[in-house]
Amino acid sequence: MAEGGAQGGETLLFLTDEQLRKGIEAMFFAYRAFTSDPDKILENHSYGRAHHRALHFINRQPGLTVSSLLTVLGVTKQSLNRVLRTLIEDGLVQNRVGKKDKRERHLYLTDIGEALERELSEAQRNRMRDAYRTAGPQAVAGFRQVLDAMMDGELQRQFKTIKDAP
Amino acid sequence: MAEGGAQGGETLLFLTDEQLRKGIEAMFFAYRAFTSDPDKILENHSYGRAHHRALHFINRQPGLTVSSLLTVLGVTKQSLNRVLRTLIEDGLVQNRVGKKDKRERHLYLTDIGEALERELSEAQRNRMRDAYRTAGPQAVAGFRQVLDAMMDGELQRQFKTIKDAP
DNA sequence: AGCTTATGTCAGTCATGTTGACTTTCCAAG
DNA sequence: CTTGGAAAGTCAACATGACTGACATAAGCT
Repeated sequence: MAEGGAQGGETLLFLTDEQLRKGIEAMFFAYRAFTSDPDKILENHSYGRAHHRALHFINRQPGLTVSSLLTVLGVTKQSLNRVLRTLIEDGLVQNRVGKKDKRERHLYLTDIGEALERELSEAQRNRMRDAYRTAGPQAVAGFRQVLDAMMDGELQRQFKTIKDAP
Repeated sequence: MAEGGAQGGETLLFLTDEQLRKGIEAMFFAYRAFTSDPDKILENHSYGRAHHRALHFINRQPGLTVSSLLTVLGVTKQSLNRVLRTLIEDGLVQNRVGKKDKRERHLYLTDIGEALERELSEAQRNRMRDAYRTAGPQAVAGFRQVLDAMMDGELQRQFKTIKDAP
């Protein structure tokens, strides 16, 4: 530690308002960049970001129910339904009646659904990979730690469910 | 280094598709949490996220011109204008004619504009501070490195302008 | 049989983005 | 000094993706 001053064992300069504001701006700009590549692709298919999100989570958890997807996405069923309906009509998503509980609908990607999901996520992973490679493994670990800490308890629980999904 | 295998000096396990997908999801959930606190406050004032963004950047760079703000926000002038008009009408933002170039309008926050900006950014900074504190300075450095690397060249330049602003 | 849950739908509203066209004001170069 | 272009503002129309509220159907549960 090269700092003097009244702090404890570690310097707390990373907690100044100025540093926090810079972090806030970095989140804004990075998130915009992060969504820009899929957005370009989606335009060609006349879909929106909402479709991407649905495809993403159905791909992550094939067979998840509509209500689970609602919870994960944090939107109303009316909002999701519009998106889901077009995806099903266009044959990207399949809707199977639950075996145990026949009220439930389990969602799966079809082959063309998977193809689009792959195209979208590939663009996004490419950017993420470049960023990870540039920053290095140590930085990536920190990145993940901060993001995890940024979600409140509710979100962390949801996220964990997905992380641990089969 | 404890790893064997065919990688170079460092293990590349942090670049697997699975790790990248987890990073993508973390960005999604963290960003949603990140915007949730200001969003709640904005509801009470019948403003939206777009108003928050305008207030934020005007606060960061008092006197910036409309076209600079347009560039930073990356939206059309028609879209910004609707937001800016209400903010000016409501007396949160002031619009001064440029001294050198009278075509330009320089934007400033009024006292009540500053008050709202402070309220919004305080909520956001609180979350960011908690996350930073939880994760620690090392992690924060990594977080910033990854975010910076995630923006493309265009964005990094814009961001730098703001970082270096007086 | 009756209550609840899961899903789906219709209708209306709102916030925020877009494009295109046009005006006013003003700077700057010919 | 005129003219072309830049900065700002506005009107109109439209798309997306949120929201609320109301309602319908099917199926599970008590």
